[in-house]
Amino acid sequence: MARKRRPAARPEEILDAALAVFTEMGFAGARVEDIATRAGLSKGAVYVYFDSKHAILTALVRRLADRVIGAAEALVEAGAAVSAEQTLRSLLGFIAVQMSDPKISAAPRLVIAESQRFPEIGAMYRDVVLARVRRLIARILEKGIAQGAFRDVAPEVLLRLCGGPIVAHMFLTTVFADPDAPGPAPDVIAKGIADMVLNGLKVRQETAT
Amino acid sequence: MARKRRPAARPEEILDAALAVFTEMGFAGARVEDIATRAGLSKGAVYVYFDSKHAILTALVRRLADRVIGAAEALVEAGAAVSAEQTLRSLLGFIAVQMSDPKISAAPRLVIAESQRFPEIGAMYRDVVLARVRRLIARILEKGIAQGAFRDVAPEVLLRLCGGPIVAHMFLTTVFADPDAPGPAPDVIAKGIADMVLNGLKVRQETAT
DNA sequence: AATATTAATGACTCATGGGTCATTAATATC
DNA sequence: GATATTAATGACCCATGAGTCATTAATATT
Repeated sequence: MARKRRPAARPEEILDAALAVFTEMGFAGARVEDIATRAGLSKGAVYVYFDSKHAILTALVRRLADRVIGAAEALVEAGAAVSAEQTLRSLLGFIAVQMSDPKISAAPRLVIAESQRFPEIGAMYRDVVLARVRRLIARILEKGIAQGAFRDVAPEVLLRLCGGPIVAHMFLTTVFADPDAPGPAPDVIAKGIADMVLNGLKVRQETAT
Repeated sequence: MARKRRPAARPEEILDAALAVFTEMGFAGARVEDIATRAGLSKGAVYVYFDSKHAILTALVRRLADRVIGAAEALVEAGAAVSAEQTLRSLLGFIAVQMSDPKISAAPRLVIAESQRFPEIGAMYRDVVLARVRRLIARILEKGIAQGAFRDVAPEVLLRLCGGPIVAHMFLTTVFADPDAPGPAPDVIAKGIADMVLNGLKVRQETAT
């Protein structure tokens, strides 16, 4: 076989290939050789760069999550000027749109699937990703309460109320997708969720601040 | 080996054993022999009652989901007399408590984990379980709107807003549980979620119906 | 008691795929 | 151009575990 020597580029290429293969076949269904072939390498070469199949998964999840969370943090940072409500709306919209991309939602899906067998990966996701999400939510909430715009709810509740619907939407459009009944577009859902998170379900006389 | 012949009881026993083993090791990590041993049988006997490892999983998920959904339907049925808000609160509380039991949340977790490789199981869950949840939510919503108590939101949005936080809570207390920082109790979370789903996050002058 | 039926066994087959390593080919160094 | 270094190969090993099936033991039937 023809050989190329480009060590610097390899890890990224392998992770790209791994994302594609994992997304198609799931972690258990993916063969390391599939990943290697897709990356234009032999199986042995993969083991030059990663210790095990799981090390590939871990690195992949880290990379995927880091990108999205980094962007989300920048977005909240940039929202320092505007109202807490507006920041929360943009954040929800951003995450909802991101998570509607199967290439990106693959990360949490893989983590959830594999953490049964390998709890470390669940712990890693919690410490690396969820901790940062918690911080974002807490910051927006504090600001909103300080401004008198938000009720004083527990951050853990708000985390579940904001993250949950997005995760639910992600599952409903990937794992539980019905080819015959396509669901609503992500931005429509994002707006619907944001409206409800902010205004609630009950009918009221509009006398908000 | 000593042998007992009790064909009628076997399938249930195998499913009980399968739940325990799947919960501990995940689907891929579980061996059919583990399940057999736990059920007090040999591996061969399992194949008398189930065609494959996957058939066991499918039957198990069906059974688990059916119980919970059946109870939820009864609860909504019983709530015909009370207000839509009250029915929604009971339903959220019931599901949240149920889903905080790892033996029960194992069903959706397994489905999500395996449907990457075996899309049929995702489709089954959608058609058998989620369809019924959709119907419950739609019924409560219609009633609430008819009574003038609820805003006229899309059922798909309400489904995500009610189901999502519960699912999120379930993941946060199973897959992403932090042994050092135990989360809030399920009923506390359920109430917090219900309050927010109904009232929203924004501060308002209380002038509700 | 003899015979038929079927629940249950457990040793077996066989495909699979993760991981290894001696070898080879491409680059770097002198 | 010779030598050293290391990226990459691919044949190989080996544990694993799903599923099979001839056999055996427990009940049912006569």
